[in-house]
Amino acid sequence: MKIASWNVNSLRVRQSQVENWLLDQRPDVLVLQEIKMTDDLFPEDIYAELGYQALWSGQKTYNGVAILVQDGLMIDSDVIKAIPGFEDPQQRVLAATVDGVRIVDLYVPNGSEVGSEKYQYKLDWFAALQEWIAEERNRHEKMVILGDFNIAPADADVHNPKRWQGKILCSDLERQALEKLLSLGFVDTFRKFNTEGGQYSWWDYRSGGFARNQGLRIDLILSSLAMEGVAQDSWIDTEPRGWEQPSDHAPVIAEYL
DNA sequence: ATGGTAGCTGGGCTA
Repeated sequence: MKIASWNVNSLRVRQSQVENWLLDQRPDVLVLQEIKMTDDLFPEDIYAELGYQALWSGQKTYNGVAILVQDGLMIDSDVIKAIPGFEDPQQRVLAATVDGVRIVDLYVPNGSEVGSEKYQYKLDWFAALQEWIAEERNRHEKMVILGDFNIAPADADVHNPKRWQGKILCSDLERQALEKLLSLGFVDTFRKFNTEGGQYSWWDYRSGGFARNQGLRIDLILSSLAMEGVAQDSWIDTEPRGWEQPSDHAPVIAEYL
């Protein structure tokens, strides 16, 4: 099973890129973030023609997530579109069980700036996520939580750790929240297969970050221990970041037996 | 250095 995640930063703008990437990579599952469209505009028919079933949870202008699943793979009925019990108008969560694997697509809040209201929202959101995932973990041995986490797990995931120290995406409280989530029994799948630094999934549009590989690894694929046991490889496909009019994120991929 | 770019929208917010 090949599972991937891509923050597309507007599905309308990136539509043809997503189609081309799907045809090239043929993942079993592709989860998207920041589709930035209302539900009625989601191009379900285009994906059906490419052989993918789709689930989506959109909103106007911001956020929005989707899951694409190859035809033939069974999607169970337990689809969840929000963190249970957490009041939130922002569409950042989509969960479904695909072929017996619990898939959780996340667009974690950015947080804007340490100490800001949006930072507190990010921490509150992540605390609610923690509670919910703990319950999900009790129901599902096979789980993959993936998406834009907006947290660089360690300094090895940051091009300039000194400049980013304590800043948003790298602060202690954010990293501790991620560690706590991992302690439920998940591993950072990319790091199981890659130990070198300098490998990133996001590069700021500003100041030519991609050309200089000044990025952060903030798009993650967390595998439950049962899935880690069958993980074969994980990598970041930096090619689409170099395409014309790219998303600021690259797709991340994990392969399982 | 508090900019720089991109997307949505139609001025300002978010990232």
